[in-house]
Amino acid sequence: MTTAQRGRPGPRRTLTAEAIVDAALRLLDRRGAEAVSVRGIAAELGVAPNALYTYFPDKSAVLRAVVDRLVGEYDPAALADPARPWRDRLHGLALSLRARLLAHPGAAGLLLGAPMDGPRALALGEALLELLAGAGLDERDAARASYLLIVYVLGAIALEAAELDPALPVPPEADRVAARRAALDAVPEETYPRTAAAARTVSRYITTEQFRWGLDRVLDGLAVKG
Amino acid sequence: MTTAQRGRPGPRRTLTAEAIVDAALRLLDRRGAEAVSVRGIAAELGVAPNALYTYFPDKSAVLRAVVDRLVGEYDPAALADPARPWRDRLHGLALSLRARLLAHPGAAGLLLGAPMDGPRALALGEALLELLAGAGLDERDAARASYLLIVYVLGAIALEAAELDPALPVPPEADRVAARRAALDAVPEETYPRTAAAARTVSRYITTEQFRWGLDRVLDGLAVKG
DNA sequence: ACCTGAACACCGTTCAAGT
DNA sequence: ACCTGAACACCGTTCAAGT
Repeated sequence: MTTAQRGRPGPRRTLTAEAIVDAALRLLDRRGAEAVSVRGIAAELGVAPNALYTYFPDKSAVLRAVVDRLVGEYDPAALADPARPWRDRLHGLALSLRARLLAHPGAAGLLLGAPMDGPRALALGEALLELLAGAGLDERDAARASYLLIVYVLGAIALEAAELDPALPVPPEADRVAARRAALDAVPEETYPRTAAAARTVSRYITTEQFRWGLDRVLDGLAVKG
Repeated sequence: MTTAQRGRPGPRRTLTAEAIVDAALRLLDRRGAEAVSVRGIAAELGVAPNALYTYFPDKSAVLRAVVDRLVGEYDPAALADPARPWRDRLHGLALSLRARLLAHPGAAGLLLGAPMDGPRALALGEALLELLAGAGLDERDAARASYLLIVYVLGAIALEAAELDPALPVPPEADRVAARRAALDAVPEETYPRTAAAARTVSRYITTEQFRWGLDRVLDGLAVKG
């Protein structure tokens, strides 16, 4: 599109879709998901609320654009290096996606709320399919495997993000583990003995290590190809 | 709405937490997530909006109770039968959970939005841990495996629900497949060749079969135990 | 084409009051 | 204890108008 607004007097051109997404993400990080209102974004940009409707049809389109922006923030180097084994590259992709999304817990909560059909989400899916094809999977298996991997990675991120306060900076991993263990400790032992026991045994629950472990189980399952 | 205008003047006792969750779920099914307002639920119950605050501290607590109600709707028989192999029982659990949650797409969208700490979610986690222990996993592996399974099952359900119109009855699977394929067909082939190709090869994308396939890959990975 | 002010039809939540 | 009416401080979106 990008209508070249040559020297004409007319409109002001103070906004761009990009700037709106930026402002929404800033608000999301600073004050959490429910602070992200059309009016709040507009105030952040110093414009009237309805100015946004020139660039997006409605609020949910803004939120989808925010998600797409973040989904595009994986490390491309993780995919490109042909010297690395395919499992390593998938690890790199998944871990960089998780790291970048968990840095914005408010946005991570939006991940599975709407279909991801933005350009960056499509590019990610395409890259994933290419990687799996390179790993030797045929078209059908690659499609299935990519869907499974997306489910795992996004599900894990969303589940982790749900436990974070979206208005606070993400606490260090040790604190998150401690919080999780405290929550498990609070579970009544008579009613849920095994759940309560998990507080004692699982020392690294909901962490990078659990994420990697799960990813490896999924990749093992894919290699087996049953 | 059965207003119990019974004799005594005192408190009316026209509501229960249960009735509020019922009303919220009805609204969710009929008109989608964004129609579920405190005022809407109250109107559904024939009561003033602020009456709900006697039973729930805020709106999000009502929504969490709705999610917990649905999470409790798995088939207990799927778990109980000791004659069935453990993989079969896990399949039964996952499939019944998926079927029941996808019947309420509006609610499924709330699944990963908040931590699931309701009593039914705890009971489900406990049942899952028990099942995995029965399958021979030690405490640590059972905890990790249960987390992985929860991520997969809830992630898959949420991702599927995101593509459904929450205000409409869930369409038959064939229609959902057709819609998915049409979406893939619309992807520009020059930019995303492999994604576009998926429209031709994946005939059962996003269906019960894909769900089962993914579940089997995950279970394969767990059996391998890396 | 792009932005504004004003308005419409809503929200969630609080509070004092009635029973 | 339970529910109400009224009010507060918000929403998303639309519309006519100005440039």
